[in-house]
Amino acid sequence: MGKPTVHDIAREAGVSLATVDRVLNARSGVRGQTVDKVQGAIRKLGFVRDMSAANLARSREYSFAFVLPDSPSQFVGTLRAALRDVAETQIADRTTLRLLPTATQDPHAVVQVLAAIDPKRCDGVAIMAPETPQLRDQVARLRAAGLAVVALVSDLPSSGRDHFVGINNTAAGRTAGVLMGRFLPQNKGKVLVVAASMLARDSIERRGGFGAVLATDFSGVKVLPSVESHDDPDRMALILRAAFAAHPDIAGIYALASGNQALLKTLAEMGHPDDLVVIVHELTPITRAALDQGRVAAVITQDVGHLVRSALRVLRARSDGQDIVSDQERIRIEIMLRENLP
Amino acid sequence: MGKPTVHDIAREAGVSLATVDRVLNARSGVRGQTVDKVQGAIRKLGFVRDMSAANLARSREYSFAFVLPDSPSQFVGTLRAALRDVAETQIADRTTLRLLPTATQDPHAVVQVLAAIDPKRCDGVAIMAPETPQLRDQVARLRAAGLAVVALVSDLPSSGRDHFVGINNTAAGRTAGVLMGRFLPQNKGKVLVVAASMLARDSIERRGGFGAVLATDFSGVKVLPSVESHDDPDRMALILRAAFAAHPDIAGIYALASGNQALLKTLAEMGHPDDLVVIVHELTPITRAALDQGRVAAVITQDVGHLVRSALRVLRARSDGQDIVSDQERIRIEIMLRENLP
DNA sequence: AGGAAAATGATGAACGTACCTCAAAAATAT
DNA sequence: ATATTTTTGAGGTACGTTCATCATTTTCCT
Repeated sequence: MGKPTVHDIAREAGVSLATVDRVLNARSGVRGQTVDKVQGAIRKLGFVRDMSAANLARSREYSFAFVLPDSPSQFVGTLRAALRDVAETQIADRTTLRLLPTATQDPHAVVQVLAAIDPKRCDGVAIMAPETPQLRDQVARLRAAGLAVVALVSDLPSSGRDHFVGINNTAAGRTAGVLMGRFLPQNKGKVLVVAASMLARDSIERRGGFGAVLATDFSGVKVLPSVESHDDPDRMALILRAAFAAHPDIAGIYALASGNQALLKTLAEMGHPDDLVVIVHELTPITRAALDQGRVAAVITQDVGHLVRSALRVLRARSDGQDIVSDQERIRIEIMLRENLP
Repeated sequence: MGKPTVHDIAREAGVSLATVDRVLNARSGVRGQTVDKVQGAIRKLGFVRDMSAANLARSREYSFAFVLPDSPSQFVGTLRAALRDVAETQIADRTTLRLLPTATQDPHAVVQVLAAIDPKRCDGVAIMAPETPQLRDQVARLRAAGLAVVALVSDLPSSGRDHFVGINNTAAGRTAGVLMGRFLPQNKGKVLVVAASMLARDSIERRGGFGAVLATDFSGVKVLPSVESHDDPDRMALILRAAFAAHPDIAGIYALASGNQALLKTLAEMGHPDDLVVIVHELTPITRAALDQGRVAAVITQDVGHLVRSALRVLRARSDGQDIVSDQERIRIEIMLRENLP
């Protein structure tokens, strides 16, 4: 008594195989009455379509593009690595993934890359980029052409993307805030917030959550005005030294996003006080090493593998016109300490 | 330009389809020289055999059993739920999952359940149970019969299981230790460790990691002797009250494993001091609510969905004689605070 | 060289589903 | 009632692989 097949459904419903097929694949030309009969049989026999057989028969090929900044940031690097990794294991699953890099500094670059995508040869796009009006227009074009579009890491809410794959950055900032508050000796002291740029949506949200938690739950903590490195290592060194000169009693540092390498290098040069509580984002070889050496107290991170796989599931589901189990696509905010490093 | 198929391999190697098939499925009657030719072609073309097509042709059916304690623990409950969930989505993948509950208190129960497994009708077993000599023998019997066997949540290292699916419990204990040390006001105070039973392997390992970290990094913290509830809510109430009577200045509680419900209930009845740092294991509806209400500072947890899916991947791979990507099967030790609840 | 044994080829039927075409039947409109 | 449209049926081919059978070739042994 194996699992029921389409043949069993046809027999049970008293219709032909072709009709079952029409119902299963929502093709037109079937009376509602007949649809009901078939669906009744499906329910009665507990039929579940064999997706691997279905995909095999379809010889459906998915082609997705991942548009990622061409940044030297280690986080983007690990994301790219995860993408390559998934790409390799998924070729068995008739899915091809393309990586389209875009120049980080040039806001037009993303738009051009998207404009060059041929909707005929691509089923969906995952985009990690800052939100601009031009980007929004391109997303609209792609969606109009029937492509699935998801925002990756940083949301593009105004663009009409199908889905956002990434963490809740406000909550991530709150998490960093609680850890900072609790980790600071006596739960008080001055905290420096460093960012690459306070224009990026994710940075703003993290900063908001961080400040909110400290303000309500840790009144002894004083958050200094945020400083921006603009992804420039030299500038990072300058602003850090300036900040410590102005406030020699800085007890904690929260790094909102990229620039961890420059931050840690400068701190090391400055002699990195043992009791300085440093909290950063994204687990990469650099932050991992720093965690291991006790120079970073905690890393708030998101699993790049999950990001890529979730984006892929969403893109596939959207391409097939199926809906997604949004619970399953929620990306966790992970807290890494030295002790729970994977 | 699609992915290479067996036909392409045959052409490239200059052999027939039958020979490729013989090589692919390690059947006999092929000269070593020919095997090399075929494998060369496979490598050259980057052939990855389409497992769904293969399984379809084989009409391979996987049947796995999950042996879980029949415990009222919420963790096991969520694990069961995850299992049911996965079972539903995997029936499409010609995999059937059976849940075999075993009486928690009776060590013979597990053995009997395993003894009742017919190796002809089952391809693999995942076992969550305490390690005993009888269990070890049963595992040996099953493995000898060709079944894949994985240990779930708590390892069975001496049993010759194929794989352990779960977290490193020593590291989990260390993680709890660091959090406890850093969360305690002034990083000092007395800490009570409660366990269901100090006989379970996972509890022992967690307790070890916890104590080790506190001893080396937080000398101001004094860990009181562990108390055991034996999964009895009344006993939990008694020992907690006794502990607080003996040490009114307890500043932290670390619950090693199950019994969170009784622990939290008793604490509530006792007036739950606001600054008591409670750290528990496993995210369940109860611990989640406690986290949300600020009555638990942190929950160390493992994703039950990952547990089940990883166990399944391992069982499948082992059944197919393939090897696993152990990096991918590492279960993360997750730290949940109120702020990063999913 | 001759014969046995081993290796390989050729072929075709599965597996469960998709998707196409053409014809037949049923429903609807005129 | 006839003509038209809509539904349905019947059947075939394909997807990539497994597996069995039988015929043929190659290799090895004496």
